Amino acid sequence: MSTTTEAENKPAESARRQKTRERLMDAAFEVFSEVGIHAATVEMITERADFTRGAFYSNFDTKEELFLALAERGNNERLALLRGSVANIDLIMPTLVGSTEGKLSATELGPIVASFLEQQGDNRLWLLFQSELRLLAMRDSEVGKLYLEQKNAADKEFGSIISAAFDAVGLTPALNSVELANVLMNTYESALQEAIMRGGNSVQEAAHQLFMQRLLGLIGQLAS
Amino acid sequence: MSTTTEAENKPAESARRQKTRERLMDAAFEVFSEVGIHAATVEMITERADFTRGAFYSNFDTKEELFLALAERGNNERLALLRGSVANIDLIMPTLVGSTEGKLSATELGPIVASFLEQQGDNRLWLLFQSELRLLAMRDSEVGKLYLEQKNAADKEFGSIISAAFDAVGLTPALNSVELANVLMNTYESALQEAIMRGGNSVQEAAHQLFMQRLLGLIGQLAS
DNA sequence: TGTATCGGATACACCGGTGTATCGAAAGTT
DNA sequence: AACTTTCGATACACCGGTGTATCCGATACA
Repeated sequence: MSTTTEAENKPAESARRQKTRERLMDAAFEVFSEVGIHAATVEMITERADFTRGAFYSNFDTKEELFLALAERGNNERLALLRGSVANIDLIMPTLVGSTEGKLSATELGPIVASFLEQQGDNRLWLLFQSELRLLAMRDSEVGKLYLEQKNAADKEFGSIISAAFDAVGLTPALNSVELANVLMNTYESALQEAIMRGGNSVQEAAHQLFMQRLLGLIGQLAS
Repeated sequence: MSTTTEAENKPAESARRQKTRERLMDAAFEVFSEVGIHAATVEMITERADFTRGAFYSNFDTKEELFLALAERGNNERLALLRGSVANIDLIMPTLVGSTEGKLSATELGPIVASFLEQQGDNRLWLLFQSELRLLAMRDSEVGKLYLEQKNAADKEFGSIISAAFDAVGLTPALNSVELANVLMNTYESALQEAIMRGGNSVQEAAHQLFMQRLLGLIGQLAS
């Protein structure tokens, strides 16, 4: 009766089913990112996953449900990544910083911050998806609540990482860590946006360039 | 034959037609903002403007065309507003600052910055529309190019205003004005976003609170 | 290996939105 | 005031996407 019992007795959901769900979600993430929730059709999704619409309706009730499931999954992955890096932080930090002993100038902090913000797989698709989600969150208060919770968690996590990084480098940020995280995230997103719009082959690199340029200006000011 | 001739002979476009175009655009702005480009139907728009679909197809070819026309109009209005304030800047500045003589602390700068960012009509609808446009701009390189041009112009305009404001208060920002404008815009938008998601009756005020709170932290760091 | 169940494919009826072709009324012209 | 033109309303044919009802093959289990 209880969910735990059920999860133990049966394989929760036949491995097969779980696999197709996974494939559908992967496909959906791409499609949603590329064309948006509304323009996306169930068929586009199933087609990309090499299924027919039958598979979809067997696994999900509505497109929106799938979208939300995706939002949650994405957030979890993202959080896990951050948590992973916070675990390795003293491993990463010396590597990036290493050579120079003693206090480090703001210049060395840039790459560290960037490395955390750029660690997702395809940032381009991710930003598109995220933007779509945000829009939905602004229009639907239910989704809005969810979004804010997720964002808050992410900001806190990222904030603590960044604080640690500042610390390791001998700088002390003046803003509290969550707001600091916010500012940095915003500048990164805005750089990525611009890079996407400019087009060209390597969006990732272009975004990196833009971001670093702005970041270095900021960092000098964000800490003392 | 030439457009100027045509514009002089006929009233360019019968005043009547122009009026319905205007009404359609006003309605479209609301609808697009509320439900997004894709979810918006031609009928929703015409209905809100008290027309039938006939009117629409007589004035525009596609929904997208209308959307882009709207984007341009919005940007122009916004620029005009900014230009207007830059004209009045020495009129506004003393009013806001007035009382205290000599150098002003960062605290006094907050309301000034805020006043410029909050001068649009309905910021809520505006942000929604803007987000929609941005998304489109990331997906369609044509639109992207246009968007970047507009944004650049706006940033420059806003940047010069802000620089002047910092100046008037006796602070000198360390970032160049365009990047400064960017950071401030981003923080404002992010505050507005959050306020929208939180819901409640007065989104504008909530956004203002959030923004000021973050802004004050920032300003101290953005200038010396 | 035979049988039951599960999961995805296929087929179909339905609906909402689009765009066009036609019409009629109001505004402009002489 | 007749007549012409312009503009928006109405009607219709069409299409794409949805969701459901049914079917069939694969997988699991005895």
